Amino acid sequence: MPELPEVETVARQIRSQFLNKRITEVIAQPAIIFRDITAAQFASELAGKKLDAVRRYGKFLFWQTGNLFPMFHLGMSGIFLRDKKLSMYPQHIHISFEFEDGGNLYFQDARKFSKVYLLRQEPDFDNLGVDPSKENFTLINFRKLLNLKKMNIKTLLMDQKIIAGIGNIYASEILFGCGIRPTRSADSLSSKAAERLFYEIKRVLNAAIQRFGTTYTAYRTVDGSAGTNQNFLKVYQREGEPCIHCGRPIKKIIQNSRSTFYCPKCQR
DNA sequence: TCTGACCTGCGA
DNA sequence: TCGCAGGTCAGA
Repeated sequence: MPELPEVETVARQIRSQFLNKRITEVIAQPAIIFRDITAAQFASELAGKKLDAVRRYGKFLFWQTGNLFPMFHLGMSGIFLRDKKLSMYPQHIHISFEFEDGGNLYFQDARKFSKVYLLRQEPDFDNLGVDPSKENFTLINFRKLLNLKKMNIKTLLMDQKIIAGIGNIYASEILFGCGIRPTRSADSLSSKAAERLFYEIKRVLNAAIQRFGTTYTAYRTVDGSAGTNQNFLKVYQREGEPCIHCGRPIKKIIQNSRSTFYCPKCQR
């Protein structure tokens, strides 16, 4: 599921529905998604703990349960569902959490690209770049960061060590929104273009959060419903369709083995 | 820096 | 049947 708006949506929903509730039972199926811990250990250590906090950094979701910090990266298709019956792929449910009030939360991932950790201390995310929803994502810092990088701007936006949270859909949408061609070198952007990009990152991500994320394939909210941001995408998966501004067909190229969509006239 | 591998499901 | 999909990572 995975970009910042989807993970933020999930964090908010888990927080509103399960915060401060005790986890009475955890059932975890052995799967490659568990990192540095077995499924059985994960389940036994979390049973009986209270969900004290639900937070997000970049694409990582992490909880605080007493002195333990379960952390999840949702990969391409990891989703949390509060009701198993809503699941399209019940065979791929890897973890079941039962809470004291009888509510259930399930973690499911058909493709098994997700990663699940159980940390002994709060994660610091020192290895990740700035999260664009946090206070330290400032225009001054962003300009400095661009000036240092010769890589193309789309690759930079998606590099989690530089900016944490942007993935393939939002990278294309952000660059379209501020009229910057995805192949441009980051250090070639004018001060003004950098400023447009900075504010467009915030605008696109915030709008997507308000719409509960983008459901393109697997992603669902915790209630099992689709997000709605896919109805507002301007370029992603719209190859050949007319640009909403100039009418020219949207172009698709491959960058770093990932699809990029842009308007050749509006984005320079 | 680039490519392939990791997985499964879906649509052309 | 094949190619592609909101992501990462190791290895060339």
